[in-house]
Amino acid sequence: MVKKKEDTIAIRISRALAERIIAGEIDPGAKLRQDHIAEEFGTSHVPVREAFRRLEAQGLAVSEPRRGVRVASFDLGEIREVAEMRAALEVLALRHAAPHLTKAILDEAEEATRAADKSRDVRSWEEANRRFHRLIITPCAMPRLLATIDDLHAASARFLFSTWRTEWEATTDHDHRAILAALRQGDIDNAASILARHVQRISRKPVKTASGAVRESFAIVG
Amino acid sequence: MVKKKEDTIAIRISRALAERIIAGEIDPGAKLRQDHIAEEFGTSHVPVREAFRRLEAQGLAVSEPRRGVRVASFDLGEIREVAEMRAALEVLALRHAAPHLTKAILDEAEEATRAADKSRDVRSWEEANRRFHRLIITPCAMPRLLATIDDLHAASARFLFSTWRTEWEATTDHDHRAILAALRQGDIDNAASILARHVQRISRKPVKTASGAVRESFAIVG
DNA sequence: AATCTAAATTTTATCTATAATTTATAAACC
DNA sequence: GGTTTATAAATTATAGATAAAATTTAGATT
Repeated sequence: MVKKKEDTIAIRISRALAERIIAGEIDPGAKLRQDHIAEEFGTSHVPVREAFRRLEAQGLAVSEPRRGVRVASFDLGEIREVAEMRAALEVLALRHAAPHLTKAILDEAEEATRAADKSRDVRSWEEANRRFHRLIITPCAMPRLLATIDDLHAASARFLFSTWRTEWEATTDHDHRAILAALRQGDIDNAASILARHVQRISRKPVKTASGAVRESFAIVG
Repeated sequence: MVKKKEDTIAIRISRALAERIIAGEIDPGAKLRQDHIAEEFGTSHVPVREAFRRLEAQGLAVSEPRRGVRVASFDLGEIREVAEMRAALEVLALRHAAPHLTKAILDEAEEATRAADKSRDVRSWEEANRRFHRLIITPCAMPRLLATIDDLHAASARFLFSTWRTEWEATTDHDHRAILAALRQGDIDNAASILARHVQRISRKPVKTASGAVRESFAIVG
């Protein structure tokens, strides 16, 4: 969380708010009041409004003219949507990245997989998982595609944290290893098809709501 | 071009600028100066800055902190990128939309194809073409996916107008008809694969530059 | 003539103040 | 009691002023 000196206040605020929304510190549907946020950050509300526009673009907030901005809410349908978009776009990125993947990159991706497997909490698992996915697709050198995928990963992380806010059980990620094995053999089709299935894997877990009732919660775990 | 009363000034400005950028009225790389634009629209620069953030999100402008905003420039690589992203995402959308496509929708799409074929200028061809694509995928009911595709269509239109600014020769769109035929037969796989090839068709045309030299210009024509 | 430096100008980013709208509250009415 | 209707409070959106950077211009120096 480096706050570069060159960054504008609006950018810093949007990053800070994005983190909170992803971490689930602000509930879906909650109102974001520009004056309150401005006061908290010790600024005027003008840069706050610009930060809102950035969050909107990432799909983390929704805004209605003159009626304010609220944290984007989500349901199972949107989780599926994000999973399918990720599958389509990450496969596309992987196919372009594959010819440029080096042994060094694949080794680093394997290291990320090990880090994910031994993570004791969701946050570090998510970080390692994202590192894996990013490593194998970045060499595609398609900036617009990568930016879109980044936003989808932010949404995924949000779903994940909302479901596994506290507890997390370590598992061995067989998919990641299978993808790496296929890539090492040069079998791109196989790697792509495992990846597609992998990011569409949606896991469910019973979660207690504030009222004491138990509902099913869902998240992308790939 | 309805300017809804409910819309905020920032939204109106971003729409107006987006149109100009897509139409090629402002050159790629040109600086967008907030005070000048504010003066032109008779406002202060605060809503102009918000409009800039929206354009940035659509990929129509790029901004560097404290150094201003400029119209996004593009090259053949980015055109290919947009084409491939469209192929991946429109196919995904079509697969989800297909079960909900009615005869009425397909008839309307066929009408859009006819309108495209008899268009005498790029603008109306683009409008009809976009209508076709939108009609067959909208029933997927995946708002995030559709929003992303819309931004890609805006980019496509920009490439198109930059190449065929003036002249345009009417052609018969066999792909659209083949897609509709496949959909009417319920052959979704076939429709999807024609669509994927269709939106990746990039056409080239020699274009005279300001200095008198002739360069090749490219655009997505699907 | 080319290049470096310093002042002048332009432009971006932010703040404070104000207008316009929406939301919340309370009184009046059926 | 519940529903309107007015009034007050909070909130969003914009304007105008100011500070901070970047860019340009002009002059000095080599």
